[in-house]
Amino acid sequence: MGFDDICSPGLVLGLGIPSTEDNHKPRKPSLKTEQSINFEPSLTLSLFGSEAFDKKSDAPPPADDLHRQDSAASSFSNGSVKRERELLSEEVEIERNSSRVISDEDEDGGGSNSRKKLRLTKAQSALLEESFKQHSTLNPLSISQKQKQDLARELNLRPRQVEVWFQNRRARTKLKQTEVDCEFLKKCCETLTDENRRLQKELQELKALKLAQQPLYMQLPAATLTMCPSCERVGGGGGGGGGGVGENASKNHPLIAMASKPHFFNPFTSPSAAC
DNA sequence: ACTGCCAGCTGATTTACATCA
DNA sequence: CTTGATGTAAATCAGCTGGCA
Repeated sequence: MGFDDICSPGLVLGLGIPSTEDNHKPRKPSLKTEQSINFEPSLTLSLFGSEAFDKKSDAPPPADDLHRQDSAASSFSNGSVKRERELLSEEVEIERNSSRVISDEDEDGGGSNSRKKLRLTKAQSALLEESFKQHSTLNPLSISQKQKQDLARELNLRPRQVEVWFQNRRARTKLKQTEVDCEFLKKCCETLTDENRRLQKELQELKALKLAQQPLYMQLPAATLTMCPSCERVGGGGGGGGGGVGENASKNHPLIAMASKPHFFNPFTSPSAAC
């Protein structure tokens, strides 16, 4: 039993890339289909044959829901007072933004250079969100620029700002998803550890039980009972101590050395309730 | 009620890399 | 094979805001 046997439990661990294909060619923008565009960045851990955590197949909710909660909890979170204030200031903001767009286009970030922070209005955010839900990547195959420009026009923003918004949105969605997945993996790890402990204990008990049922002479360690076919004598004895089973014996006779084998526990080869 | 600090959010920039014509 | 254009991810910066002592 090699390391691989222990460590190839049938777990699939993927980060940000759909699990099956294209793992070696993570990005291929121009070949993206609508389908490939729509996947949410994710880190997955699942057992082969298990559909319990197949994010690719039934993934949509987490990232979007997360974001909705996220944005609801951050940008628009603080109750009616804030909302009222936002509503009041929204129109002002729109005017501010649009005038900024015009002046920005004049001199592309130049002038006084006091990097004023643009704040998207609720309406702008909503429209961007809507668009993001449809395709988290502006489709580069055909209408990237057009899409961008249409959106920008609709939002009264510069195309570059739309582009940046999408970039940031993707990055932060991914980050969020990674955090969620990390939590999940931690829980998985804890569960597996617990189960491992439980099974180890069970094994010990079974061993003890088996030992108790054997006649006395059979209760000697297996290695000490190995019989040499040539001299027809039972080998071993005098091992003394846990690790000594093979040591002394094997010095005298090669056959005896292989008698005892460590019992590795592999939580993944047997059905597990962990995940 | 006001103030200063801090953490989190988010728009923007920079850099590196991949892909394609 | 090389090169320029284009698009994206990742890292980072920096302004803004809300919560809290």
